[in-house]
Amino acid sequence: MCAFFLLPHLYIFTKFAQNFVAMEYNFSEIEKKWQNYWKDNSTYKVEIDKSKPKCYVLDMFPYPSGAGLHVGHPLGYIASDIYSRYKRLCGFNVLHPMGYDSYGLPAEQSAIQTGQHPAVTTTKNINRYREQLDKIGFCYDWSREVRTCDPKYYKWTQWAFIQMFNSYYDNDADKAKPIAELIAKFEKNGSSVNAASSESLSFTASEWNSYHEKRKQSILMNYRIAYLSDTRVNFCPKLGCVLANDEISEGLSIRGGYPVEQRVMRQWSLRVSAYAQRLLDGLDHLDWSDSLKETQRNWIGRSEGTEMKFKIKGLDVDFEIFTTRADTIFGVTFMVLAPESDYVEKVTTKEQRAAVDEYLAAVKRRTERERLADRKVTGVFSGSYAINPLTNEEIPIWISDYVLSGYGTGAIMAVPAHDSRDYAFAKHFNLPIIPVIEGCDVSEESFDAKDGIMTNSGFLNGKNVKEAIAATKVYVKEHNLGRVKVNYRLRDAIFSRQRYWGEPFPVYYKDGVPYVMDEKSLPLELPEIENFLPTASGEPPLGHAKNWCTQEGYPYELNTMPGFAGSSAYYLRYMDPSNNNALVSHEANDYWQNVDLYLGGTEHATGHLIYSRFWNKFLFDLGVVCKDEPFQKLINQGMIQGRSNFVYRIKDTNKFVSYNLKDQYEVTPIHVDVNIVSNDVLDLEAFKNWMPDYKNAEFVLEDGKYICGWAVEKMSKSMFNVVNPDLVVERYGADTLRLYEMFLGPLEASKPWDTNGIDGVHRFLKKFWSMFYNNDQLNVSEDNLTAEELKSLHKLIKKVTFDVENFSFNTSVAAFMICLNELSSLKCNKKEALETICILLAPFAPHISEELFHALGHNTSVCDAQWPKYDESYLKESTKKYAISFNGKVKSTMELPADMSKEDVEKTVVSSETVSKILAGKEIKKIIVVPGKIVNIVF
RNA sequence: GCCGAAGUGGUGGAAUCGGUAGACACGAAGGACUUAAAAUCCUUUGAACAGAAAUGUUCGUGCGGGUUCAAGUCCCGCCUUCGGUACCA
Repeated sequence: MCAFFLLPHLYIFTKFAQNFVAMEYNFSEIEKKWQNYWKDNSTYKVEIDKSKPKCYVLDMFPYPSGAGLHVGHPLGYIASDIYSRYKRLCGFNVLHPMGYDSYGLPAEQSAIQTGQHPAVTTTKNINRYREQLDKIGFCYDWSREVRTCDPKYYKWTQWAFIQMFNSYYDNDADKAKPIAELIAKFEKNGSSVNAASSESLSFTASEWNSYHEKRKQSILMNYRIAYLSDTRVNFCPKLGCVLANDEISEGLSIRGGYPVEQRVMRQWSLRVSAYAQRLLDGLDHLDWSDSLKETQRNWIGRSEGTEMKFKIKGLDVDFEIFTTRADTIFGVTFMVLAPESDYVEKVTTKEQRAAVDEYLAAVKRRTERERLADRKVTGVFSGSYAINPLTNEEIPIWISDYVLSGYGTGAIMAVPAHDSRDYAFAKHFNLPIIPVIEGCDVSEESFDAKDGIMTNSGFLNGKNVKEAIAATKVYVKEHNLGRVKVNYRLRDAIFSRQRYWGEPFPVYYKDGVPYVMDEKSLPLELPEIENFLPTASGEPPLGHAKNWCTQEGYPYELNTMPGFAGSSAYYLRYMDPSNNNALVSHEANDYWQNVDLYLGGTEHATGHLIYSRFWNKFLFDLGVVCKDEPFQKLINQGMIQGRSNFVYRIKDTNKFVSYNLKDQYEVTPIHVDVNIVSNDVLDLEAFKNWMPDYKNAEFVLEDGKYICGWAVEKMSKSMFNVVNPDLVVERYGADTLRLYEMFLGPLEASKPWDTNGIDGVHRFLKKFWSMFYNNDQLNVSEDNLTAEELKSLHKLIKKVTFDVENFSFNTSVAAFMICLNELSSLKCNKKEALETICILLAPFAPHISEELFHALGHNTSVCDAQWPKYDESYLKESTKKYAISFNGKVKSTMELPADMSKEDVEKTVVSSETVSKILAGKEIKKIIVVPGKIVNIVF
């Protein structure tokens, strides 16, 4: 009996406790619940729906590295997720896919080191990425996932290559056309075609028709958009492979420290340069930042200039130079050839041979980047002289690595008086400097400016620079000394890699001549091999593959494609990911068109973003896609930098001194794992367990705490400053992570990750939750909103709408906080307001919004609600607070009617007591009234 | 070197069109509640000087100049940091 009486008490107590716990903001339960709900209901699956306008929001897909995601990765994903959810709430049919750029060097390096197959590593990494991404609650339609290493995907990468191989660029039509059309032209008219080519060839129709197959193929190679040619690479003989500039430091490979040299190799290239002008023009219509457009413009580097022929004294060769400053031709005092120039052989005299060879050997050891970055002046005299075509003067020909073979003609006319690099060279080798612009002083430095009046310049004297350039062009043309030419800095893309983990080329060799495979037999799958190193004979890893040849026994290409191959058209594949008959169907492409918003880092500005545009334009020429630009709007999210923490070890001890006391000792700063530091306070026990060395560490504390120092550095394992998003999600929830990443600062700025502020946004979410629940009960009022509440709410709607449209997510989070602060001080728990905020907050914090939206009685997802509209009439202010300033300094404020005229404001202010007090009888010289804002009185 | 971006309190940042610099948040200090802790709530918080206080004065947006009634914002010249620089992705 006794027990029976006691039970109800106990029951009530536990029931109460349970409810109390359940009704607290239990993010982990809520997030799991709604992630499952979205999955079960395919909430984020999207299909073509012609009744709705489309919106395509794309993230740059990640390379799944072994380190997993750190908190920097999701920054852009969260921003694009917010935008996607916002557009959906506004009634758009939103395509928001995700996939993996899964071919690449790290997986291959890891295979070499650990023996684990890159496919295994990659799959493992992808699964890890997916697990991490899923926890953050993104609205990706995963049914559209693509992986660049999947044969079903790279079939279309190979297909595109075949199209490029089978196309040439018609300069008259300004588009790519089938190579068959070019052949027809050759058969009819010979080489007189206006087509993009590696070198200009000359043959008649009958000559063409008489050529053998092999010769014809070699000529066609000169025109194909995907073509084979000799290119210069950084080769490391010891590693047996080509290295990126990044993999080399001071002439040695970073891996192993072996010597690297410049070597010529026969490689596939893509004729991106044919598209240079279109890539430039296309920028005008894109909604990209000016700085990014500027970067691309500089990269493409269009310059209009003159190509001029110089004769060489005593030799029957003349060579061409390119210059944008034809006007300075009378100031030429020497010529410079790039060390790689074909002319070097021809102009080097016997006497200079040894010196030139020595110089060339030294240059071979330096990468292009080192050559450009280095200010040291080096060079060697070739022994020959060129003849200035205008003055007939003899000028020495030098060889120097500040001239690059890849740009222009690989030879320059040096005008030391008016070019700083030529000037440095002339000073160093004591060559003459002749100024050709009136009144300039070249005793200390060159005069590079393009203005002034010409002097020392024969028929150009008295003209200004602009006129002189034009006059020289005319002269050069008339005297057959050269031609006017547009030059681009943009080079063709080298498309071969001597690696395993990449797309195989759909190419086989017959009698040494490359042929592409039949499209129907695609994909050509990457063969299994066991050794990922180059073969003993120096061939790429695919040389190890067994039976790597066609059925007829013709060997396949041993190179594979580079990283950018798979990432150049992936955005098209998302539109129609499982289509086995086309890269993308016309129907899907017609509907989705191109990407409305593309989000990614600036590091892709000149790589991926040029290649993708090129690739898309090529497909546009083929009629495969309907838009000639892939990414209409582009936003670069900033880098998340690491915030490292330091402990200070007293010299020769195992004793660590707190930050503010460290100056009293001789200390060494040591990186400490940021995950055992909270608000810069070190967890002493965790530190002792962190590494065996610190097990017996002693501490000198301040106020009982160990305070760590800090610094902003790159986020990396070696700095112990990597923060994993999973840990943040576990501790605070995905909604807090999302909100905090946005609150951290402007999307486009790079900023350090600092967990210190995360409590603020977490408190905000708890506060929002507590506005719905009072103890264990949902406590929401049905009352109408007051004018003040309406104003606060509509201010929020207006601000968030504006901010999301402008990708200013940090300020929209602040706006939410302001609104909640206002409503809670008004003790507002009215449904009308809370429901609206739920919808506004849903793109930012989808889980809590979904939970509370349902708590308010809805049984459909908040994702399908309608974005609220603000009503300007609630926002009207009857009065305005004017700042009253004197000579620009604000001294007081005044509350005046909002609709008061400028004149009345002036009158009221001038006649006011405060103003006359401050003026103290001084005379007013001028009054400026800015309506609604400020009055400035000048005295 | 070249190209691009950025520098604002102890910290992250706000100021959207040249118009009250420091919104919002963190941290810190003090207080309330609690046996205590956590959580929550309240107050203060750019610096210097003066004042018992209300408050006032001056300085202040990397540095040096300039334009303007008015500059974090525009112009010129520097410094520092970050990204790219063509095979890392």
